[in-house]
Amino acid sequence: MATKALVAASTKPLVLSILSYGENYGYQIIKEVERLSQGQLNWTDAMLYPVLNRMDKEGLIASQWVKTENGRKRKYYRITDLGRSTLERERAQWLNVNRIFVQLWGMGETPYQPSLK
Amino acid sequence: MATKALVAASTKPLVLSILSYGENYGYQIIKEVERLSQGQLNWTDAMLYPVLNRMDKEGLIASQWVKTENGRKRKYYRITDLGRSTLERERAQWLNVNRIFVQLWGMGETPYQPSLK
DNA sequence: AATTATACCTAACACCGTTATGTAAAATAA
DNA sequence: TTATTTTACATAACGGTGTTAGGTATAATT
Repeated sequence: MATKALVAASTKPLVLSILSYGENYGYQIIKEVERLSQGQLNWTDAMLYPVLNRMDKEGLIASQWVKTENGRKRKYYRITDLGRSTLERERAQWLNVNRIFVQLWGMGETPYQPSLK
Repeated sequence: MATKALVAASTKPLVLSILSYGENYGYQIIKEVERLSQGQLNWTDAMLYPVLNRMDKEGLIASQWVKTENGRKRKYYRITDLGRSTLERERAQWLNVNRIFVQLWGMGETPYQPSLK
């Protein structure tokens, strides 16, 4: 399991990234993240639904109720233009922080050189 | 500037990673992060000092007051064994989440395939 | 003499994941 | 038939943490 802070940092960009491939609904997104993370990320519905509602209010995604054949109703979400541009920004920020870690963990081209004190 | 959540997720592992190269003190750590991030991460002292005190209480780092030649006093921190093992865990978690993003963003070997609904 | 840089600290506020709980229907198991 | 699990959404109290604002003190620079 990931730390609370790491979950908080990755949730929004993960949702936006998944929705960038097509519309989806909460319950399925939870399963999708579980599959993508190979069981490492086990989101609870009590975490995700408020996130989706917030992102809806912020205009990053848009929702629509759909009734399926078997009688169940689902709330489908799709990414908006604002959501796409936000994803781009957050993606750049993630990659920047990741670059620092790669450097600090000796996984990159240029090794970390501590500054002289 | 990174989002609040991304800052929260990266602060602890960043501090532990930097201290894994040798002891250091708060003010210098802030400058070091600024240098490493090429000006992207501008930590405030009001953010870092409580973090360092918490990590000290948790036993991830240990502190020691040092008086410099010029008369100023600094609180030097060093990483503990618990801090090193914690860093290893958080590093693995970060890399796992990063792997998902790399996949979703089409930067890796195996492209993302949305599950059929 | 005044300002900036160094170096540490605390407090109120807002945001958000966690835990717990609720509602409801379909699918499966006993 | 009945009970349990899965599907599918939602809200409320709680705790942890970055942000903003303010405080103390000394050395270096203007």
